[in-house]
Amino acid sequence: MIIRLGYVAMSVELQNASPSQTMTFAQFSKIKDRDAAIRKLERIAESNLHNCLRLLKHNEANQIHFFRLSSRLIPLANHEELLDWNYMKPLIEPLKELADHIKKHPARIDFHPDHFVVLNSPDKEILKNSLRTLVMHKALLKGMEIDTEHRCVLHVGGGYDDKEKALELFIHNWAYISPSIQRMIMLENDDTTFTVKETLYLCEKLGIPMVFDYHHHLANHEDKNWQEDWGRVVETWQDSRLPIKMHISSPRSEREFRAHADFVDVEMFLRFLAQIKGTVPEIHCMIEAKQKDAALFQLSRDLQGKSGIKMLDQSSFLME
DNA sequence: GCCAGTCAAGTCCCG
DNA sequence: CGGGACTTGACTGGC
Repeated sequence: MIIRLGYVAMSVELQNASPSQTMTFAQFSKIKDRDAAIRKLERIAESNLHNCLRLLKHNEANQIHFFRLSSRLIPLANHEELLDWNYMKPLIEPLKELADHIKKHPARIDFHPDHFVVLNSPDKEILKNSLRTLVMHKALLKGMEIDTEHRCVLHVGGGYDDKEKALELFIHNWAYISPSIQRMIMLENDDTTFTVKETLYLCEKLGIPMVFDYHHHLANHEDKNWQEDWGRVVETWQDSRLPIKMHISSPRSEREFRAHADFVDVEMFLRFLAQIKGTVPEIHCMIEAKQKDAALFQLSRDLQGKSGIKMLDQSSFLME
């Protein structure tokens, strides 16, 4: 079984390379010349994409081939007051640069739109805004010439005091979503509302790959035993061209259990791997730790020399 | 230079 | 029903 590690959005090693620089609407509104304000937004977005390229080069140099892009690349994209702004136009060139780099140095690259994207909302406006955000993600992927299939991880959404009804609402809304957007999506169990079993229910019914988050499962489950559902999780990836992926992180402390720790506990990770050994040929593990790429390097070092683990490169291992 | 507060977006919890 | 917490990183304003 091949294990590949990835990390999220930004580097703690690379200086001044934020892909999430921003401008708030309040700041935007303070600038009297609206065109000048929009040009400023565009410069920020271009700088964010430029930093993405630097991050991909950094990843390449360090043999990391799995990465989640920031979902805050374009400040105020999809804001109500800026719907007339064609934010993609000045980004064609920088996106092409990214496309060229990715073509030369293939890597699994995806997104995790943040929790304002809620597909099971009973409010039509919220659903509409969510879909607009997903359309933006699709345009970014297209610009980078990345196959859009299974590139956006989402949570199920709100519980609305009745989780069963909330799940049915997801199915109801799903029918209004275009097939190309549907195919971009993966669903993840969350740490407060929807458990592995509930997320699986949707994934199986709608043909969506499920991203298993082990930390979330420990924080939120009706049945702690995840092993009996693991086969079902694997099955949701049957029709995907991509290997199964999961999220891995450690609790910051017993008291702040849901918060993410700086690094990943290697012993916990190994215990997990031992239990899924042989169930899939390859698994991609997204490390969600405060120390970002430094946490990946740390885990990579910690894995070296463990029995049954063979290092293939900085971020890839073979488990025998 | 440091620290607290603010920010597009949504949901949940409390009073 | 209204307001604050939650959450994340970036950035601003006050000292």
